Amino acid sequence: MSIGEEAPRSRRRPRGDVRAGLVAAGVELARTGGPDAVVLREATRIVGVVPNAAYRHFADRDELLAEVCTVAMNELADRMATDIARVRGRRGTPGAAQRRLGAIGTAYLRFAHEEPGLFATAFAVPQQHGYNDRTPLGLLRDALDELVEAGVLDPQRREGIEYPIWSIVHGTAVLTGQGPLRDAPDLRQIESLSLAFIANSLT
Amino acid sequence: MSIGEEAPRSRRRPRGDVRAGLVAAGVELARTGGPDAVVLREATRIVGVVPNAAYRHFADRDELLAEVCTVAMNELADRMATDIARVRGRRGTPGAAQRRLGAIGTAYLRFAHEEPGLFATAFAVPQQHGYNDRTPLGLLRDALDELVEAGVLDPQRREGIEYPIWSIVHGTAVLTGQGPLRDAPDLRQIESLSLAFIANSLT
DNA sequence: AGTTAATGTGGACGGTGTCCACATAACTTC
DNA sequence: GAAGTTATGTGGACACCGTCCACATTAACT
Repeated sequence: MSIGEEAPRSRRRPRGDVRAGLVAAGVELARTGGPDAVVLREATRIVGVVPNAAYRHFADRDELLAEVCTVAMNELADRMATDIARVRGRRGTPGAAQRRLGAIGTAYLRFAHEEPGLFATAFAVPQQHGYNDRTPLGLLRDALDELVEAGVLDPQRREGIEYPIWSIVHGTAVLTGQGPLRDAPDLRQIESLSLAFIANSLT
Repeated sequence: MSIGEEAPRSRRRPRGDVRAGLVAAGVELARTGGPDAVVLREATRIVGVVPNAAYRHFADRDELLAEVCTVAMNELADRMATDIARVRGRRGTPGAAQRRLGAIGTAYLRFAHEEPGLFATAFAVPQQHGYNDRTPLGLLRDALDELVEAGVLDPQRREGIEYPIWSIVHGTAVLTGQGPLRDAPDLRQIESLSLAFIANSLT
């Protein structure tokens, strides 16, 4: 009672702190081991709280995981937005428009193999997705609209073309990441082939 | 000891029977609930054997899961092969070659939403993949070779083009299956757009 | 027939998600 | 500022899971 005197574990944290901490801990777990590594008890252990405390903030583990997935998806969107913003050139310029589309694909693939755990988690949302507007699809649509604006992409081909294009990039990320192409010797080249295929199809 | 006389649970099954049974049970579990549903104890329960019996046939759960994944992947390849074989027309004929490529994409996507659990499991192999030669990629390569043979695809564009194409189909399957596009209203149309994108790119 | 290897059993351990009853701190209201 | 209410954390428990150990029994081989 007198010596040691470690910080009283039972003291309550500031409001909403535990919830945010659990999500943050979950994100770190997801970063290392993907969605399956988001284990509720481990998250509470990191925050320094008893397992049941989590149930004051989430109905069950899936609800925590959903939150973590949203964070992961936002992280992907943020990194894409950053790389897009780095491309110089006025909006509507053919070259700049094409480079921005390229940046989208590159950023997407880079995130997938720099943060494989978060990437897998972003797409592992168990139920409803609460993704906001700055989403990978939204960014892609912007880029494609600009491509039309710049006269590179025929407006007649514009409608719905985001789906095949997203599919190529996402499929490449998945197949070369955790999929059957995971230990192909020429991963980078496969990625390049996919991006070139897109660029080639839009001219 | 005299009444009831249920079949002696402890009687040993014929050799290799338990192993095959566990894999079969695992496949059924995967069919219903995907890779996470392949739970070792449940599989042994289905076979009618004690949990530890599984460890005489598999080092751990992952080894059982790997086997189940292989079965799932073979199932996908088999269905693709069946649909390809259904396409009439001599090898090398432009029309037939194109229809066979179309059959590949269609069969792939059909399997993905007819058997979502097995599809997810096929690509969830935990470690090494023991897939044989009649694999989706192999079938796709055949079709592309035929397309060159038929004069539809420029031989110069042939090398490595299987990767973008596989990526489109796989990406579409994943995004519209368990991914963010899962509850888009026009799933079929998205799939059509992807397949059309491929066909359009090869002419 | 007797030995050996393969296979199944029983029991246990630590880990996980989740439920219940209880305690306590923080906010509200007078 | 005191009293009551609500939000939040605690302790303990349960069922389920993967996995390990020691033991039993069957099948195969000499």
